[in-house]
Amino acid sequence: MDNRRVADIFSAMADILEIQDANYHRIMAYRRAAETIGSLGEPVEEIWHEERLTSIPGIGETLASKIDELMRTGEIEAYQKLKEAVPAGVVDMLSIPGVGPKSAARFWKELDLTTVGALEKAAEAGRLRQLHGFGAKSEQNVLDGIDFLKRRTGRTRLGDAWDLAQALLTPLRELPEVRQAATAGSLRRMRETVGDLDILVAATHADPVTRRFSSLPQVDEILLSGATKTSIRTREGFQVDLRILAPARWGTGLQYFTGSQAHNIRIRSLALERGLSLSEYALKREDGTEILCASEEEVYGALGLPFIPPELREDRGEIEAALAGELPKLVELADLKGDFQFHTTRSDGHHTLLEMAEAARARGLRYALVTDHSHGLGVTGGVDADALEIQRSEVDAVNAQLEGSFHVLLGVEVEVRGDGTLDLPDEVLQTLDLVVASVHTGLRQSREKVTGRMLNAIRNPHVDIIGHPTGRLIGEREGADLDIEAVIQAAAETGTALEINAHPSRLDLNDIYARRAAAVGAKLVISSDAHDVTGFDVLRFGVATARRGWVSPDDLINTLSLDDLLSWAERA
DNA sequence: GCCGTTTTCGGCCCGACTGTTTTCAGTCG
Repeated sequence: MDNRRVADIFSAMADILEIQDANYHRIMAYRRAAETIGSLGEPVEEIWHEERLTSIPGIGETLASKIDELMRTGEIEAYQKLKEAVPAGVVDMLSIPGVGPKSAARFWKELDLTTVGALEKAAEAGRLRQLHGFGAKSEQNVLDGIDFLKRRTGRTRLGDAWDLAQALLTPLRELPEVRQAATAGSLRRMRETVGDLDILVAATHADPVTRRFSSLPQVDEILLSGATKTSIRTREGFQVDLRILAPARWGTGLQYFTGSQAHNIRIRSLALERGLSLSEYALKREDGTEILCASEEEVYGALGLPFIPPELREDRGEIEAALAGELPKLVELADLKGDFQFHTTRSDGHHTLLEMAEAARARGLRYALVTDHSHGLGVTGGVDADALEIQRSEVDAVNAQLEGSFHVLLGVEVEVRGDGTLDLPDEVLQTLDLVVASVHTGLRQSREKVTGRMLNAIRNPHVDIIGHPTGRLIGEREGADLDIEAVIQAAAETGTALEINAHPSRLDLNDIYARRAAAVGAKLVISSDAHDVTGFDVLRFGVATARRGWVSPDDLINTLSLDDLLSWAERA
C-alpha cells in the first residue's frame, strides 16, 4: 500500500464530494491530505504501523481512521459509497477544461448524461443550451474542451518548458514598456513537469505587451485576453498564461504567481493572522491602505518571514521552518565543484574525453568523473577491463594537457545485471577512482528481486554511487518497483551516494526521495549524465531537484574539493 | 475535515475572465 495509492483515493473522494456540492473546506481537507501524503518521503504504511498518522499535517482523527481502514482491509467503505453515488463518467467530466463540479452535476442530473462521450453527443445535438444559464457559446466551449482533452499530450518536461520560456521572454524583454519579465508558476518552482507556463511581466503600459505576446510566432490560439491577463495555446498544445502588473507591485505579483496554490493559501492565512490581506497587488491593512512590495523579500518580510526559495513553496513544511528560523541552506549551482557522470565516444557519447573535459571546465567545474557504460549493457563500444586500462592513460594525458586547471577522474557506469551481480569484476573496479552502478534492464522485475539487485550493488565496497536509482523516464515509463526506503537506508549505512540524475527526462532520485535520503544521512550526488558537450547544462535541473528536496551543500559529494573527494572515495 | 498567539467552535485566500442570469455564478490558478 504505497503513498501514491492513498493519495489517489483521497483525491478521488474530493472530486466526488465536489460534484455532490459538499462543504468546500471539507473537500479542501481531502485535497490537502492527498497532496501531503503524495509528497511524504516516508512510507505512510510505516507511519500507520507506528500510530503516528495524526502527526501528519492535515490528517486528523477522521482521515487517520480512513487510512487505518485502508491498511487493514484494503478498502475504505466511505469511498465505495461515494463511487456508488456518482457515476465515474461524471467525475471524468471534471478533466474537461471549463467544466467544473457544478456543470458536471447539472449535465448528469438535468440531462441524464453519465459519460464524456454522451456529453459530447449532447453538445453536438445542441442539447446543452436547454440548460438555464447555458448558451451556444458555453456549448461550444464544452466541445472545444473535450477536443482538447483528446489531443492533449499531458504535462511537459521541465527542460522543454524551460527552453520555451526563454524563447518567449526574450522578445517581451525588448519592449520599452517592460521593466521586468520572468517565469513564475511550477516552472519557477522547478517542478519536474509543467502543466501551464506562467509568464509575469512588470510594465508601465499593458497593451503593447499583450499585443506583442499575442502575436508571437509560437501562438496558435488565443484562449482569453483581458486587460492584464492573456492565455494562449502553442501549436504543441501548451498553454501559456501572461499576467501584466505595475512595477511597484512586482513582489506581490511574483509571489502570488509563483505559487504553489497550497503555499499561497497558507501565506495568505498567515497574513490574515497579522491583520493583513494579501493579494497579487498588495498587502492590505484592515483600514484598506496598501503596502506595495516591489520584491518578494518585502512580501515575506512584512509577514515576519525570511525569503522562502521558490523550490520550497509546496506547503511541505517550509512555512513552519521559516517561522522557526530553520529553513535549510539550499545548494546552489555555483556550489558544485564536480560532475559525476558523463560519457564519451568510447561508449554512447558524442565527444572525446578532452572535449568533454574542456566543456565541463568552461562551466566552472573543477573536476569530473568519466563514466562510460560497461560492455554488458550492449551499447556501442562499452568498456571492459582492457578498454578501461587504455582509458586510464587517456585520462592521464588529458590531465597533463589541462595542467591542473581541471581534473578528470576515471570511473565507469557499471551495469547491475539481472541477477544482481555487476558487469565488471571487483579486481577491475578497484583500479578506478570511483564507480557508478546503474540498473538499465530488468526494471519490471518483482519488487523483491529488483530491490535485492540494488541492495547488492550498494553493499559492494567498490561501488561509490548508484546511478538514476529508480530508472524512471518522465512521461515515458515508471521506475522500477523499488523498496526505496530500504535502498535509502542501505545507502546511508554503507556511505554509498545516491544520484540525482540531472537530465530532464530522469530527475532521478526525485525531490521527495532526495529529501528523505538527506534526512536519514545518506550522501547524494548530482550528475549531468552528459553525452555531449552541451550535456553539462542540465546540471541546473539537478540542482533544482536537490533544492526541492531541501538538500544542503553538505549533503552532496559534488561540493567537496578534489582532495576531500579522493579521501571520501577511500572511506571504509 | 482540520485546527488553535481567534484553542474544542467557527472559521477556513483572493482575484481575473467568461458567458449570460443585467448583477453574478462558475471556473481557474
